[in-house]
Amino acid sequence: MTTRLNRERVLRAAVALADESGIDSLSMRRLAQELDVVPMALYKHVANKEQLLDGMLDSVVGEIDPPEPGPDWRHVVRRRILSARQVLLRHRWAYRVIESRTAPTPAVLGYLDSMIGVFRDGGFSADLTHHVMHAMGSRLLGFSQELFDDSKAGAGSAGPPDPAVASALAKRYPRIAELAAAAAHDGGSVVGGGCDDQFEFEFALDLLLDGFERLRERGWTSAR
Amino acid sequence: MTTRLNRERVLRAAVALADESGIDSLSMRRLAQELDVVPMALYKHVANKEQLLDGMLDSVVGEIDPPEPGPDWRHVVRRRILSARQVLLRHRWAYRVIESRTAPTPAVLGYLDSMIGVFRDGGFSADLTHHVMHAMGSRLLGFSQELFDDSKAGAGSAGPPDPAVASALAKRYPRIAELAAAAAHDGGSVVGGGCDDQFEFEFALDLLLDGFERLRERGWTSAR
DNA sequence: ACCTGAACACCGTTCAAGT
DNA sequence: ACCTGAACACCGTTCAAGT
Repeated sequence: MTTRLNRERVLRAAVALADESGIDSLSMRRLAQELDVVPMALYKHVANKEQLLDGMLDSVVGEIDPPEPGPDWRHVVRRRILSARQVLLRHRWAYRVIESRTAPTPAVLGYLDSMIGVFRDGGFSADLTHHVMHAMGSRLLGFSQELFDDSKAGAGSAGPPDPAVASALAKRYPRIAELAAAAAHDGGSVVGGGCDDQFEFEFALDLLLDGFERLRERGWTSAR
Repeated sequence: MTTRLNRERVLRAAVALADESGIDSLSMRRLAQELDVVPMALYKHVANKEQLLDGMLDSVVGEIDPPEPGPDWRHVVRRRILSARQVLLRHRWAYRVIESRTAPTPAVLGYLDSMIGVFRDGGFSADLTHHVMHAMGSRLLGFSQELFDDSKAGAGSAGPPDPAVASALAKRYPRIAELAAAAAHDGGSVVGGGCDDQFEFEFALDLLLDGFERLRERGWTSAR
């Protein structure tokens, strides 16, 4: 005789299932099976699949460290965003769910609210903070979508998968090939697989934060 | 008696269907119905749904203006990205498809290759260009994902939907309320609905381009 | 060479019924 | 109050068959 079902247990199982098997494997039916219950039993604890995903998302956002207050807004923001990034890396399905949501969940709103607070307390006008938040977009939650996903590209411990294919690609896309070669020289190993995601994320993040600080210093206004 | 089916006709119908009814309405069965054909007829012209989406994406990317060469890399990049943005606004489903793709399609590769060329010809090292491309991410194709979608939020011609709800939200998320109020003052109209997407996009784009130029001038290297 | 029909293994969700 | 069973209206895709 198993414990009674409740919302908590449903959400926990859903997160675990998504962590293990990916978000595509998360169906109401599969989740019910995981909980040794008939599909319709779930609907007493969660209105529908959308609400299930909202709940999962709130639980993930709840894992992000609260902001550690400090005199340097830049440091506080940077630290918290990198913490969010760690959380999102633990739950690789989460960013897809965030993107698919039509309205922000309470936890996301709370996160954004406190992030706005850091900028405002750091001397940013409401106007500038508004545009800054937009400019950050999903980066606020620690992710940014790339156009190619390195994780799948030419990874593996061996060299380039097929020299013939590689050289054909290089002929057709010479500029990409040049970049891939440059990336392989320092640090990286394989074409396309030689990117350090953490480095790229921080590069863009710091570029933006630097830009924000410059605008703040000069008292920038949108003046619309 | 209708014209014979072919890949071209299938892709065109798929794009039209997604434009009209949204990407969620695009099923193989529904598309077949639109073409007055049995579902399985599609599979002679397209291997599966994944390949259908790839084809649709390539057709959309093909609508983006080629780069208009010029002496100023910044202007060339900016112009082309804003053109891409217009295309993506015409096909609002496209960004979701891009995000869902596991490997870049030929058209996207070609687009990226030529974009890299603009930076390289503008005096950027391969190293810097590499990081710059990562920092741009999906913004290269004219979109960026926001955490809240203004299009759905509190839009409409009337004022805030419900004052009681609005003030409860303001109490719970005071910083967000402050920003919304500030946004409503200049230009915007309603809480959450007062954001000018085009302005926000260009704000972030220019901030990044400025940052890139500064790094280029000082001969920045990742020095890994 | 191209299109069809029937079938398989899935979905989310409703509704009426059980305990 | 909570769980169940059967059903509905969908999916993408296979396989063998038609023309």
